[in-house]
Amino acid sequence: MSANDPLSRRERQILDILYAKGTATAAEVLEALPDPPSYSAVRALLRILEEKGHATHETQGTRYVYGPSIPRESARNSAMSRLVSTFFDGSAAQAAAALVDSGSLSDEELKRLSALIERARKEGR
Amino acid sequence: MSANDPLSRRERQILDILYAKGTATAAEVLEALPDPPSYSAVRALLRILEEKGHATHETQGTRYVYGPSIPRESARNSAMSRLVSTFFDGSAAQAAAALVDSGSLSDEELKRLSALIERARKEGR
DNA sequence: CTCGTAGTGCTAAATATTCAGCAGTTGCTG
DNA sequence: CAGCAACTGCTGAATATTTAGCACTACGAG
Repeated sequence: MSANDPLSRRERQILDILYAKGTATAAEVLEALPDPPSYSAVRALLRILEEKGHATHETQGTRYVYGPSIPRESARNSAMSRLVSTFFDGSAAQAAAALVDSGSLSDEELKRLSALIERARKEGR
Repeated sequence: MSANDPLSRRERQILDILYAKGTATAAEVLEALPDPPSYSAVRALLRILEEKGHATHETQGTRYVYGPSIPRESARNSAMSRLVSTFFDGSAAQAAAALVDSGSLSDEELKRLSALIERARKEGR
């Protein structure tokens, strides 16, 4: 049940939805799923995901609310590092540069990022 | 054959290897693969990937050298945006911040990134 | 209380994936 | 030219995934 054991296509899709939403019922997952299968198919997958240790559920009233069992932040880190290594030659700096270059950051955000960098440089030395 | 059609587990693994290496023979892919199957299994997968339009091959002497058919940069962008939306609430700024915070950037890299931000801010306004 | 709705667990079957083997081709070496 | 090595194409079968259906329970409304 480590972070990088191989999930099937659907399993990954569903887990990603859980990470994106934080928490979701079977019905919500179904709705968010591309090429949605039947409701019971989704439930079956959720059960499997739970069995494999990637998700948990809490019962809320009569129904189950699912969520990822590995903290979002660590899943995020490992996903990020996978991305960096497959698309940016392992260079986090290149990845950050690509984000900045993407033009999707507002001026305000750029300013904050800049400040963050300053801080990182001070700490780093 | 768009960027986000559903690849199976192995297909994804192999395609990622192609993106990471840029180009590879079946034998190289095999070597880079976790839980490696047989050589011919890898070749079969490569053929399927090609059929689906995700990879191409050039014949080099007697053997095939495979590479991704969608340019690395666009695959990278779409992978990045998927990551941002599933793990950073759609905020590229948060993602960039996480990279900076990860502490894996050298002082030199931080400096360059800072300069890049300056430029982006000027252009942006 | 009785019914209908909204859930769940479980399972068998359809479908997709993954695999290994075999036959054929090419090129090189002796 | 004969044999070997390194490939490829193809195919059928094992395995995994994905799916839908059915039986059951809890709860609220009439």
